[in-house]
Amino acid sequence: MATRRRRTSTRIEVTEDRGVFMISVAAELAEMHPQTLRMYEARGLISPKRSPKGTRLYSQDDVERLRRIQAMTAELGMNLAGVERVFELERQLERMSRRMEAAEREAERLRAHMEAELERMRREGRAELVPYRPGGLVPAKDLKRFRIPIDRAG
Amino acid sequence: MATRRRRTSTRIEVTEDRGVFMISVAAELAEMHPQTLRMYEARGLISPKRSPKGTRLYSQDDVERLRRIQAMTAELGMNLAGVERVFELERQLERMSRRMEAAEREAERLRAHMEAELERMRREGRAELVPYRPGGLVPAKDLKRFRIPIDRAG
DNA sequence: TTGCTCCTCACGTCACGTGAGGTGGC
DNA sequence: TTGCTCCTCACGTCACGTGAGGTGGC
Repeated sequence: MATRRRRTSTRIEVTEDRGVFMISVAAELAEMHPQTLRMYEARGLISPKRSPKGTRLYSQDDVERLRRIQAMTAELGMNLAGVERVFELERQLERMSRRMEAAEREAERLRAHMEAELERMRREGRAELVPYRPGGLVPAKDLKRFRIPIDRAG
Repeated sequence: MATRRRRTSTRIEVTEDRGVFMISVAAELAEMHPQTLRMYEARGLISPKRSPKGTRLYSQDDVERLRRIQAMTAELGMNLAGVERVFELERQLERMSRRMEAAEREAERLRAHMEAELERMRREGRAELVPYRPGGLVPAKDLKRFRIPIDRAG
């Protein structure tokens, strides 16, 4: 879970994974029957926090998740087994997407270094491959430790 | 659908998307009731070819798809709405995965060119950035048209 | 005729949602 | 006491699978 923060007026700071809603409130926010929320928990689809007395406490993220389940079951007509599987696949997509973004950032950095180095060599009229930091060239042998994807962007 | 080919002994060449099985055979291969196959078609989950007389003809790919549906419904307990959604997400994953592979291949190509060019400059003792093809350097201004992701590969 | 195909209709089963019913602590 | 919480049990509904029943062409 993320730890994004949100300020409500100037008084209270609430992280979105903090349990704040009791079941009746969470159910209303998600437009579900409270009993349905208990059922989803029994199925392992949602895991609200508990107060010391045992009362379920749902977070913003929990409510968001409930709404996503609601969309899949009510609008698409999916059953809970399908919802579970979709959550798994979405995690995969998320992970892959993040890898791709990280790769693109890293590549842009390297590309800039290479460009800078070529520019330097052009200027100096002499090709030296001494380490040059920061922002220097990576020695060719180390380069082999990278796989460098390129994406023609527009 | 792919157009992979398979040779059976030396006589017949069958593409995997060619309709070859009538419904009773396809149903047996997929371990399903024939009526279930008709139902899936009505739901748009599968689209077998038809003979001129109207008889359904299922391909290898169709049977494979039926087996995947069977796994999702029988083993995971998913309903058909969930199966549809999972197919969509898997298409997305597939596409993203292909993009990633293509990007990595393209990057490796560029990396090799850059390395070769650096080597050339080092050897000639002089930095020239004249176009040098094939396998030559991309002029810096054109380079900006690329986004070059890097992935630290083990 | 037999065994397949096509189709539609109907029924049994099961998952899911929800209500009831009884408990306990602010 | 009221209104919430907790829990379990049970019922209604609906999707799905499958069987029946009737047709038609190798």
